[in-house]
Amino acid sequence: MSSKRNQILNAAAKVFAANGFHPTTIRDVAREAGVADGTIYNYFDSKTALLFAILDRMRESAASTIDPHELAEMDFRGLVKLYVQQALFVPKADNFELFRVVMSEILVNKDLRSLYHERILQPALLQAEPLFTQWAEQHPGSTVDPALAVRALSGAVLGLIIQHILGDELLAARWADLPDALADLFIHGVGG
Amino acid sequence: MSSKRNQILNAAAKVFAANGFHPTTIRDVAREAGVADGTIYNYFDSKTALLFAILDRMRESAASTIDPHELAEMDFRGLVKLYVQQALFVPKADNFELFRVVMSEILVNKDLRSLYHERILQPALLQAEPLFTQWAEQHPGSTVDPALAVRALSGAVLGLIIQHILGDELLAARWADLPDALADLFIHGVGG
Amino acid sequence: MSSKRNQILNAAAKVFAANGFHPTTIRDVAREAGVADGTIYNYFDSKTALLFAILDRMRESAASTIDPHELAEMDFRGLVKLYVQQALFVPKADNFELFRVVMSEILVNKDLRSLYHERILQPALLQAEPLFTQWAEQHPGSTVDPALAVRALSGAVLGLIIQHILGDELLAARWADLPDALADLFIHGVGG
Amino acid sequence: MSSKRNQILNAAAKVFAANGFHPTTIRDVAREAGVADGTIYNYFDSKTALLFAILDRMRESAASTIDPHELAEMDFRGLVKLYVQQALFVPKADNFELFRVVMSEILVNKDLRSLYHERILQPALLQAEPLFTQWAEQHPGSTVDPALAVRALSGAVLGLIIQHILGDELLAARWADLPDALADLFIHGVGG
DNA sequence: TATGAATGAGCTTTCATTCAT
DNA sequence: CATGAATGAAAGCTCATTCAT
Repeated sequence: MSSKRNQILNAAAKVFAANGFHPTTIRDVAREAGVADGTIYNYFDSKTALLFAILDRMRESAASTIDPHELAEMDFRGLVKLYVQQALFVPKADNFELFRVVMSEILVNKDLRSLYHERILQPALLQAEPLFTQWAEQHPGSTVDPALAVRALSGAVLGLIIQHILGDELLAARWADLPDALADLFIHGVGG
Repeated sequence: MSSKRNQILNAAAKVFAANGFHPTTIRDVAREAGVADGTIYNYFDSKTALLFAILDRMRESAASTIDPHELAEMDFRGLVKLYVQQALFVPKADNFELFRVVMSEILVNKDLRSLYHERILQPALLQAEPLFTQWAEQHPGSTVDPALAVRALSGAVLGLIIQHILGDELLAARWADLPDALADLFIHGVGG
Repeated sequence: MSSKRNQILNAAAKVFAANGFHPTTIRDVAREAGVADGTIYNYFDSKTALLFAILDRMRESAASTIDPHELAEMDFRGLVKLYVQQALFVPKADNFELFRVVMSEILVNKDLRSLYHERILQPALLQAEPLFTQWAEQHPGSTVDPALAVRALSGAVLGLIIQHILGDELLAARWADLPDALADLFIHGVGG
Repeated sequence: MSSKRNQILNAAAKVFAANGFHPTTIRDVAREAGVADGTIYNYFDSKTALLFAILDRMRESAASTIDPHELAEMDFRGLVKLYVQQALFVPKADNFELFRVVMSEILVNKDLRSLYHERILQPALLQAEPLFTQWAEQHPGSTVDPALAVRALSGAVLGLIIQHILGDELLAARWADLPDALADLFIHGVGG
């Protein structure tokens, strides 16, 4: 059944988030899931496959959270803010613990990296880029290449999450202000 | 002698960058350094201590690259661009391989994380913040909190590096354009 | 199953007795037991735990060798002789090899020492002391404190075993005479 | 110089007694002695050689403590008591710590065992045996073989020390009573 | 399908000993 | 003689994975 697969996946996400990927043993996952060690291998090829599946589930949840209806009626600033909001608050659910662990492995595992890039990051960029191009066309004053602008925005979001993880207390305190601040900054700059 | 310490550290940086931290064995480091396994422990307490030392050397090189004379004569845009340039190109020396491996461990090792935050990130933010505050005072139109603005900028830089590592080909192709693009974007926004 | 645990324990006792505790590797034990190295750790926490288990088995066998029925019908000399006999001949089964190795570790390992004292020596003393006290009350001429007398007797037995281990050839030749000789000596002294 | 040899030997005895033989490293000994690691090997062939030398020094001190003049004027009981006293109190100087560690190694190291037997135990037995034989001839009622009697006595002393080491609190409390008690017990028995 | 005992490769670290200085 | 850096073999233990039941 798929329910047991999910049961195992939930357990894996929980213990990976709590203890990290490498320190966590298959036995830890099995205990948490309430199954035997061997059972895990009936649903997943390897310990790493668990991580792939977790990443895949992240993709699904990331994709599904945005309601197409709302999007259509939003202005550019609203879209930027919404994107920032989604990106900053969805992985915050467990205080970035799972994100932290998964990102650590992504940086070091080539296949995981490809998966993340092709399935999550790239699609997000491709989806957003037309909006920026369109915006650029409507604002001829802007000299910044839309392709770089999108990446700067997604990079800022990613980098802010990492800085939060690293322990920046000001970010922790002001997290809720970021969507607006980032949207303003991105559209108007600091001025000058 | 300190030369042997450096010899070991260089070897460690090389093989860590090539194979990752965990997959690399002490024997790999020793072979690369041309010393016996045990010799490494005459200079470092543990395998992890090697990583700490590598991070510390990163800190030193990061701190030493900026010339105070140049800084004094620069305008705000020049400073922003210089910062971006430094941050984007210094770790690019080995195509981010070492940065990638170290960052992976940082995300997962609390002590390493603290070291990075306290010795590298925090000092950089504290150094830059006054410039942004001063700039904000001179440009009353700006509504963005300087503290968040600095973090957005450093976050963008960090996030762009990671997106590059993840395999974004457009970033790889346009890397040289980023300092100017980011400086413009940061100061003027995409317009609107 | 508990049979595999015993299989490992027997193997450990054998190779420890033959080669000593420290010189014996886990691999030696595993080979002798016909299992993989890791299997040992499914049954015992550590190499030292093997020694604890061996000592515990000694305790069991020491406790079980005495038949309560016989005891009730014996006179004091018979009891003393029986005790001496048990103590001198039970560990002689493998020519004191295992006793030698275990005692060596006992002297140096605090936990093992406590275990031996609390589970083997102390109980034996507590069991014997009443007999000596009773005997002392029936023989008012005796000036020796029963508590010291028991310890002198058990000490003599222990010391004789060690002297045998050390290589005293006369003891080796006359081992069979000891129970009687010691019983006589203990009750009547050398005379005077 | 022989003074440095002694300096090293004292250091070794101290740290061996404190930490045990195997847990103690050559570096520990060197630090305690205030010399370099390598220096130790100018005076001793190996770590084990240190233990041999320590045992040899024990032999010297054991042999030198008895004053021949006193001996000649003593009666049998006095001699027995003196022997017990010497044997029980000389190694108590450091609460048996060194004795404990050395005895542990003796049990496990064949050469050390031979040395102890041939140089310490055997000579003591050979020295004492004539006295017992003579005593036996003067007391025809005694049925105990003098050779076994000496060994029972030395065994009792050895065994009592070990029982003390094992943690017998009654022995610790009554240690001072042992010479008299043991002498009485040995000569008269518990009565009957 | 579920189990969990068995596997055994693999790794970090220690430390007695050597020897060039 | 003294030094102490260098050596490198050696070993306990872990854990992902397998497979007979």
